[in-house]
Amino acid sequence: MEPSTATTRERLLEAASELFAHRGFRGASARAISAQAGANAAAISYHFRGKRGLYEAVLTHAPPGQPGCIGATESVDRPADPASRRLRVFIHGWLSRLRGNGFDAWQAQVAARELVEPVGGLSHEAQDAALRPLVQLETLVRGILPHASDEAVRYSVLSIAGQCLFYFNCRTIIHRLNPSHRMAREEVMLTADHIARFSMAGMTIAACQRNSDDRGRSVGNLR
Amino acid sequence: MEPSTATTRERLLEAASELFAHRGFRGASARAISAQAGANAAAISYHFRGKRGLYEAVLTHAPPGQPGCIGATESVDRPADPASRRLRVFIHGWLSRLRGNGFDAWQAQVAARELVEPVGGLSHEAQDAALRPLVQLETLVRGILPHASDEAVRYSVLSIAGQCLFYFNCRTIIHRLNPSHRMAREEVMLTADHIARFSMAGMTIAACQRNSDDRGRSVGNLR
Amino acid sequence: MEPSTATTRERLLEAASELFAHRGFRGASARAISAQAGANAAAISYHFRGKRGLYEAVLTHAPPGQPGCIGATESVDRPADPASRRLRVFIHGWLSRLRGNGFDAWQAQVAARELVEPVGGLSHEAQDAALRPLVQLETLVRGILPHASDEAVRYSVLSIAGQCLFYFNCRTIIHRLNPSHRMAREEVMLTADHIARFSMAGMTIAACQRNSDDRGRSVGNLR
Amino acid sequence: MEPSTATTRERLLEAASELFAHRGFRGASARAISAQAGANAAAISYHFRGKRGLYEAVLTHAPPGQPGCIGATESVDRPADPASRRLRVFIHGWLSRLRGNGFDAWQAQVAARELVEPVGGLSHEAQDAALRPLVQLETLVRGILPHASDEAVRYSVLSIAGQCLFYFNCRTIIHRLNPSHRMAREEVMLTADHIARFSMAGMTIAACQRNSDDRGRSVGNLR
DNA sequence: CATGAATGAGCCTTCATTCAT
DNA sequence: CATGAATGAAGGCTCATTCAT
Repeated sequence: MEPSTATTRERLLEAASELFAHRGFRGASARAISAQAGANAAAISYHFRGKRGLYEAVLTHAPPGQPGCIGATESVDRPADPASRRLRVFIHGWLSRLRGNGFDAWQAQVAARELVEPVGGLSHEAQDAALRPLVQLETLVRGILPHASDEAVRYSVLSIAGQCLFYFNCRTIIHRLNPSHRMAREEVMLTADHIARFSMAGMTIAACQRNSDDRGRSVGNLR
Repeated sequence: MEPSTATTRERLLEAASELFAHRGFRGASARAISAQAGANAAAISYHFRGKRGLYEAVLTHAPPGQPGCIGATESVDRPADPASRRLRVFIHGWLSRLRGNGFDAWQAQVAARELVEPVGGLSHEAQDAALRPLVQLETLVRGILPHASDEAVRYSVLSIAGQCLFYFNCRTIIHRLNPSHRMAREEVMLTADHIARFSMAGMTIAACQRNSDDRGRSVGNLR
Repeated sequence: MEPSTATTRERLLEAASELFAHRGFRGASARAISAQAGANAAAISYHFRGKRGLYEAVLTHAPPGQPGCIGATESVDRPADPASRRLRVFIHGWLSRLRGNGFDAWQAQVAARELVEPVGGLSHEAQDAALRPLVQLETLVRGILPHASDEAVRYSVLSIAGQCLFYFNCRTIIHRLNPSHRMAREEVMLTADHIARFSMAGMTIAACQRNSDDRGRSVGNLR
Repeated sequence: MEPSTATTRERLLEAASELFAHRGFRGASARAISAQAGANAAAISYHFRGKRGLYEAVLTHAPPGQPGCIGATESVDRPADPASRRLRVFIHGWLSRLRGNGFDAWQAQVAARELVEPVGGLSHEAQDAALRPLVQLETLVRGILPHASDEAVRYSVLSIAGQCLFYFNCRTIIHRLNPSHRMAREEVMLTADHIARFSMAGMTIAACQRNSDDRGRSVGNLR
């Protein structure tokens, strides 16, 4: 419990990001956070006006010297690369954070949880921070499908995000499905490759089919 | 609702499935469940040996006269249909349950939450029940990719499941991304179509690429 | 901390009435009340839905077998006695409660505090219970001044109530003003006599003057 | 408000007097006071050795250039006026402060609260400051009843003070008793008139009766 | 002279569970 | 079978104060 060198505020942010990432908003008690930070429980209310304020701060905090935030990768802004490659880099970056350790990773994991199970009453800033990866994905997908409808782009964005976010939680699941499987260090890269390839094919092919489809009939045929 | 028609046990199961589906395991308090069931709070401990037992019961409960359980659809067992169509039917069925009401739907939603955020210490039976949709998906995908490696199949299963589960939670997200969007009644069918098309393309094309790829190089190039 | 013979609910009411009377709503902590009642702190929330509910229950509780409540004395309902005597009896009864011990007395003291420093958000029932002594006083004064205006009656009611309530708090004050003074057992009767005599004279004489007065001038002369 | 015009000490006094007057000692938090004063929370401990010291300072503070304090009015010191008129002027002055705004008014209101619900452990100086209005009243009443016993004078003092203090709190009460009543601007003067008239009659007549009464019998008859 | 930071104590409430009836 | 009563644990928060700067 040595206060170490960092500010209490910073230690609280660090501890909170880790515990929020691992246990969720409700599961991480303010007492546990302050204990892990080596601080008094009241310090959370003092510095962040309560547990929710701390949660928002974790979502919106940009470490000093780092330009972007949660899902920030340069890939989005380097249009020189081919679109498919930029998508793969983005996915790999996101997946790395969703599986990694350290403040950036935990922050991304908190944002991922926030997407799936939102905590009520957050500031718009915090909500936007959680949505940032999706917005960036939208830009990337729009670059890949320049002529697609907004709806088609949105569908693809959700498909890609769904895969990435699910892989965030799939450690447990894979282990249950195949207990003999050992999660390798390079697993993240293989997974990113898979999602990128899978999604590139899905987007491009499906977009063609969608355009030439008689949508009503296919839906009607379902039953 | 009607405190006399069904036994207390059944009313507790019904109320619990709904509240667990809507608010999750932690968010649904035992008091709220017993209140909604018109029963005493102690009834939960009495009938199910505690809140966790009730949760497990919701996951493993098979309504009388109904053969299967959570993800049970006939599509898996009717190999006459083309594989792609069976996949589409399965996805549509799952999505319908993830968006619907009634015990079956709530049960599926509880299972979905359990996949994404597992409650610790469940019985193997309950865990298996939550995993059933993934197992069924595995059978379907194996039918679509007869010659693929187990790993490739597992990847595809997770990709499809990720999309479906994310669409379960995406009402809020879509609304935030595009506040003007109104969720239509037929949305589920369109979404199922999209996921099926997207995933069929992803699976088939990606499988080819994966086979012919120099995997190491592509991963190495990533950084 | 023996639970004695009374219900936990009753013991809580008893302890709460005493502590609320002595320390006020804020000053009496829920912990202290439950401790004095020999009960668990959570029992308050269980039986009364929180501290405020307990406070309301103290105000509105009518002990079994007792017809009226807080300021209930028979004097109001026995129009056979001369009005002045009924007033004296009422004042004496009220003062006795404001100075005494036991549930009835503490209840009256809580109501007195509630008049002077209201606790926000109480039910109408509780508010009415606190006001009951004033309403009864109004009836008595109306009997004494049958032809006076409503305003004159209200003024007199407040004057009498003001005296009684202030005597409730004046133990400390008298002691400070005249430290040698010993508060005798018969003090309450003497005080009631004084207030009754003082107020009877004030009401009757002042009412005459008020009627024959040029009110505007007297007020104008004030400055 | 203007953080530079007055010293921090003075701004704290001003803010504290207002908040103590409106919310009482417990209800006014040190944070709220320092915030309203535009000062740091620690300033209270620094300047006044804690919240209680600030409270004492509010009670004992005499604004520079002003001779008297809380209940100070010239009426007490001008024996030329008839006693009844001096009483009326005193009552009006007190009531005006108990209903008004500004430091003097808030100070009087704090003193009034202190009479009704004393804060423990105050210095003698502060206690005396709160009692000053009663002492002044005693002088006035002694002038009106030159031959009465000390006890009779004290009784009358408490009766008058009780009325005045209760009118301080009666805004809420009157509103509850008679919701249609609108508190007029001139209400204070009318009320002062009433209390003065009521009390003059009470004092003079009651004093006669008291002298000629068989006290024991009347008290004995009470039950 | 003033402040931001930090603290320990205390507050009220909710929760899942247990027990006697 | 079912229930009302009761409980201990934990949770988030506010408060007045202290301390180093």
